[in-house]
Order: sequence, then structure tokens, then C-alpha cells
Amino acid sequence: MTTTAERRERQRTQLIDAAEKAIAEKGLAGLKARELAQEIGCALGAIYNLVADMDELVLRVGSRTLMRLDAALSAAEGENAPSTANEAADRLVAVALAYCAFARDNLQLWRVLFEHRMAEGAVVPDWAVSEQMTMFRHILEPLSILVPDRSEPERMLMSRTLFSAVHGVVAIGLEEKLIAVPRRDLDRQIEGLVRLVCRGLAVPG
Amino acid sequence: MTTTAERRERQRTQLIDAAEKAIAEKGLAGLKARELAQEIGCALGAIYNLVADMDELVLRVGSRTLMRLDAALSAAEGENAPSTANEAADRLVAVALAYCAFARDNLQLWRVLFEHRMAEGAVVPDWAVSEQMTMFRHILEPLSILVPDRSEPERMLMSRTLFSAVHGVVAIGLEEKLIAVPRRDLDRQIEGLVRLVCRGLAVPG
DNA sequence: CAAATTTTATGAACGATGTTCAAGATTTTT
DNA sequence: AAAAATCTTGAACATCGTTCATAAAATTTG
Repeated sequence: MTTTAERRERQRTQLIDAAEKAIAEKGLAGLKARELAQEIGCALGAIYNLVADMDELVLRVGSRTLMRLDAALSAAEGENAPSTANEAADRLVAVALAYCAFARDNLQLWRVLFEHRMAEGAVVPDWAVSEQMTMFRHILEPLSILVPDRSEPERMLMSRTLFSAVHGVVAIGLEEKLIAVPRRDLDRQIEGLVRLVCRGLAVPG
Repeated sequence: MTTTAERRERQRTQLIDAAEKAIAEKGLAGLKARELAQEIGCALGAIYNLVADMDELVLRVGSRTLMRLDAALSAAEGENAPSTANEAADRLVAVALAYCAFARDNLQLWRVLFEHRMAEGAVVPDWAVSEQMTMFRHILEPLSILVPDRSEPERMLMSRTLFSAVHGVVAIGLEEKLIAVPRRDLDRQIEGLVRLVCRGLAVPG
């Protein structure tokens, strides 16, 4: 016997599945309430029993994307923690390249993480905000090898900066409004930037 | 006596003015055809005699934003060209900080440059694409002082990478979905990144 | 177990939106 | 001045997300 709550939860999952698929295939603008309703076989209005509005649906899809991104970066990190400066640099390069690969392979879903804006006046719920810090974690560990003399808050800020820099190169490299950058060149740019930063960090301040 | 063409051109300018103001105040989502028509005192349908569609209007506003951005970066460059590595680094820092300041002062308009997506199937017109390369120019000159041994195409790619990196820091720093970064901290992050890269470039390969 | 009550599902209707187009107003040409 | 070409108008259209009275279903109660 399936309770009402269970069925509802299953339907909510179906809804997010359908939304994820729609965004992946057609972008954020291709997310239509009516198509979702048809896809999961419910009435149009029933969607609003599963989520408050489309914004929440987009946030839930974004949450999934962040989870998968985190898993992809973790996979790129390999087994044991870096112990030398060279290993730390290699680790940072591997994570950065994994970020780029994920963005390329999940272009539309990845874009939603940064391009989506809430409706007028609405605020991003707490659970969605707290997830966002996940990504910096992958950079913090290698950094503590590279610059062990800096304080933890300093390294935190450096993590954010380094992540943002790589993110920028990926974002503009994958922006097809500009001249497209070939895959190899983009990877080279990213590796070059990360190694450059590591070299700069190695030089005494 | 004003010819029809002149009046039309004036109205087109009014339309872009109104669109620019609307985006600056309320963001891209606050751009409404009916409000624009009311603002410039014409019928709703008349807008489509001035621009093909809303996409073109957004591109024209973006073109203006790019012009102003270019002017802001030029102003930050000062008078004479850098001749030493230190001067080149200072120049790059100044340009990067000017980019950040412009983005902050023109947040909504600046965002449109990167967030706007054309309608399904539509392609970005050539004039809009060619404008986009403007920004890299401000970085190329200092780079030729910093790394005179690299080839011009190589420096071109490095310009793009450095611009993208700074852009990323600014973009994520100004993203209010994440925890807001205080103005001073963001400026420090940017200066730190640029100086780090310059230091890395100074070290022999 | 049947009746009453609460909860849920439905899709037509609403208010916005960008865009189109037949018809009327205006300008230009003859 | 008449005729032709052009421009302007705003109602109408197609799509959106969202709401809500009503019907269906599930649950609680007697």
C-alpha cells in the first residue's frame, strides 16, 4: 500500500527528473510547466502541489547539478592527499580540468547554476545557499600544502579566488557568443593559468 | 524640416535610451515592450519598426555598455605606455580594478553582456560579435612588456586567459546568490590575483 | 460500514508577455 | 490635387506561469 505522501514524493522526483532533462536538452528557456505536466502525466496545476513555483524547481535541479559536480571533482582528486608542492599543483590542475570537463559535458545545467535569477523579490532559500560553498573545498586541501604559512581564513579567500579565476576561463571559453575555443586550447589555458598561479605562490611573497 | 528617416533614427535612440534605463534599474527581466512604448510615446507595434525584436534591442544596449566599458578601461590606463615589468604589472592591476569598478557600478547592464541568450535559433549578428574582442586589447600591451619573448598569438591567448580569470573573480564576487564579498576584499582579491600571475610570468618558464 | 469531513487533483480562466497585422493616418510621388 | 507608397496604430494572437472554484479521492468519524 502506497501512502499519499510516498506517491507525492515519487511524483516530485519525476518532476525534477523531467525538468533536468528539459534544461539539459533545451536550456533554461526550454523549461515549460505544461510540457512537464504532460511528461509526468499530471494536471498543469498539480505541479504546484509538488513545488512552490518554477524557481524552486530550478533550484532543485541546480542542487542535483552541484551534487554531480562535487562527485566529478572528487573523482578527479584520486586516492591519497598531496604531500609535496608539485603534487599539490598537479591536484589543482586535475580539479580545474575536471571542472572544465563537467561544464562542457553539462553545459546547460551548469549554466543554470550561475545564470538563473530568482523572480522579483524572492530570496534564495538557505539550503540552496549553503550548497554553493561546496566547490571551494576541493581547492583548500592542496592550498594548505602550497602555502602552509598562510592562515586558514586567508587560504579560504585564496580558494575562492582561484576557483573564480578558473571558472571565468571556463565560462568565457564555453561562451559561444564569442569565438569558440577548441577543447584542447581551453584545457591548455586552464592548466597554464593554474600552474602560473602555483609558480607565483611558490615565489616568496 | 525633419525627414521621416531622421525622426525614426531619433526615436530609435530614445528607444535604446529607455531600454538601457529599464535594464539598469530593473534588470533584463524588467525590460517590457509595453513600458518602452509608453516611455517613448509610441504605439506598441511601432517598436518593431525601430528594431527587429527585443533581442536586437538588448544587443544594442549591450553595444553601448561595451563602449562605456572600453572607455572606462582606457581611462584607467593613464597617459604613457608601460616600459618596465613593474609598470606593466601596475597597469594590469589598474585595468583589472577598473573592470571590477565598472561591473559594480553598472551591475545589471554588465550582466546582460554575459547572461543574455538569443531566442531559439537566432544567431548573434556580426557587428555584435566583433565588438566582444575589444576588451582583450587593454591587456595585450602590458603583456608584451612582461613576456616579450612570447609570440603575438601566444600573448593573444594569454590576454584572453587573464581577462577571463579576472572576469571570473568579479562575476562570482558580485554574485549575490553567494555570500556577498565586501568591496575592499574583492579589490584585494583582484589585485592579488593579477600580481600573482605577473610574478608567475616573471619566473623563467 | 456509511456518512461527514478533510485533502488532493483538475483544467479552465487570468494576467502578462512578445509579436503580428488589417485598417486607418500620413507622407511622398506623380 | 490625386494617387501611390509608407508608416502608425492598437486590437488580436500565441505562450507563458500561476490561481482557484469545483470535482474526485482519501481520511476521519459516528
